[in-house]
Amino acid sequence: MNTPSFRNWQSVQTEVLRRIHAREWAPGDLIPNEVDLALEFGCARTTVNRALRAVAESGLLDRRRKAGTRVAVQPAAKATLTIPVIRNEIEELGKIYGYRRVKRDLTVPPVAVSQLMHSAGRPLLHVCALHLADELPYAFEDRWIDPDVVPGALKESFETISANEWLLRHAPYTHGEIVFAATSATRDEAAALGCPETAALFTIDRVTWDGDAVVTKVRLLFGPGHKICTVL
Amino acid sequence: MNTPSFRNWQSVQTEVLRRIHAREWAPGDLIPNEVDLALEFGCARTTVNRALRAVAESGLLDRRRKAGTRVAVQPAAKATLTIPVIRNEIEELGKIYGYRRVKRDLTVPPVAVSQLMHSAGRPLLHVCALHLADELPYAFEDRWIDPDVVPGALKESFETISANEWLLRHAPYTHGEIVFAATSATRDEAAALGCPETAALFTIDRVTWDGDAVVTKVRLLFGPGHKICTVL
DNA sequence: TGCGATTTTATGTGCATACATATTAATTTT
DNA sequence: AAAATTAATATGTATGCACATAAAATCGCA
Repeated sequence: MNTPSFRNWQSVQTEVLRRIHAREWAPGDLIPNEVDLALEFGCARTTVNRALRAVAESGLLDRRRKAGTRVAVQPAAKATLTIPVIRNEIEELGKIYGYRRVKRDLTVPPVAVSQLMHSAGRPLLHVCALHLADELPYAFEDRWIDPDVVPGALKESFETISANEWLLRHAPYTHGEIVFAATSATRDEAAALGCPETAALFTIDRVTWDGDAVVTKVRLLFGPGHKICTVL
Repeated sequence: MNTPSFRNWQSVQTEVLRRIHAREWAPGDLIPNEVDLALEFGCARTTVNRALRAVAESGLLDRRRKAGTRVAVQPAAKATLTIPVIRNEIEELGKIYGYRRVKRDLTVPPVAVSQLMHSAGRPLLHVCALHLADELPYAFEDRWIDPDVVPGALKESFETISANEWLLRHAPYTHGEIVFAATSATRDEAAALGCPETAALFTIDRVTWDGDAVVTKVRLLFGPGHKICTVL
């Protein structure tokens, strides 16, 4: 009945998680070191290491060299959100994706945007569009693109392909930033999304960089009722 | 000038990311296999594997046995949100954390809750509280706890310690679910948070399970202007 | 006693090797 | 020609070993 033999890192991970959840290893506890665990589980230290690393990545364990591994006291839940391209998001709901370009201008942006994108007085490409699910408004996209950083964008009308998808395919980038928030719909936004004014909208603000240069800044406004789910 | 020598997996990862971002390996492209890359980078296959695995986890690479590794066409951005305990969140902002319990009842919950928590007619512990940052309302917590699953909760008044923290320390759980959304403040919520009625509130709904049993269900309402940030 | 230098220790990582597994490609059989 | 079998191949992972690194614990000396 002994030696259940944990031969692969997944089963070690499962056992470690079990012990944590069952409070056999309580929050704050120092757990045995890798060598001892390897001995107990009957596998190599590498295998234990792999498992513990995985659990630590999920935030349930704190590991420090020499100090050892302990169960996190307040495991700041790490939720991994996958933010798909809107088309995919809609199609995965089993709905028909629709796209309508609302605006495409080369204009000098408001100060907040020009400051963020380091465009001092220079005109940027402003593209607004509506994403539809089964003909109904799903999300409103308000985007600024720097033509100096993405020259090809000037040749594109964005009438049939969303800037969302076009940029993914054509604009290199190095990193980005995402901000989630809730905002009240302005009159224009309410009109575009077909919802009452001051409705609570879920918004995603995203800035994408290529080195020092800001490639694009986009605000996505989702209609009332929109949810983003994830498991722990 | 050759052989920049990539001796550790992080530097291999950096180089791989560079190639992807620079479009040397374009979206959809099949990249060289691990053995070849190891040869090129002058390191062991294990090292390349570790690097590619890490990049694949971030969603930028698709890997399949025998089929090889290719650059993701539409890299559904994976944003890892760390949702800290509210106290920590506030203290990390450099503000003073405050806590005020608003309610603690053992009552039969509304249908939606009783259904979710499988409590058919049975009373559950209902705890409402306000989290303050520098004396100002920061978030409103509306929580239901199943006393059959967490017996200890009945003895706790939650007057000085938030259910948030108490449960983390005392209630084992196996998994959970998080939903983000934007909702309009009801009159009560607006009053509690000190914001105008129908203000857009960022909400986090969380359900925590221990095996089949629902441990707790909580709704967190954040005041206007609340943001959740993450990098890509 | 106080404090800097040294040792100890647990994790972090690299490497060579072997084998496992999934999947495609090729080959043989029907 | 279609189906079933077999081979080839890229990734997945286990193992033993060595050494790196961070940080705690200890020692030594003033």
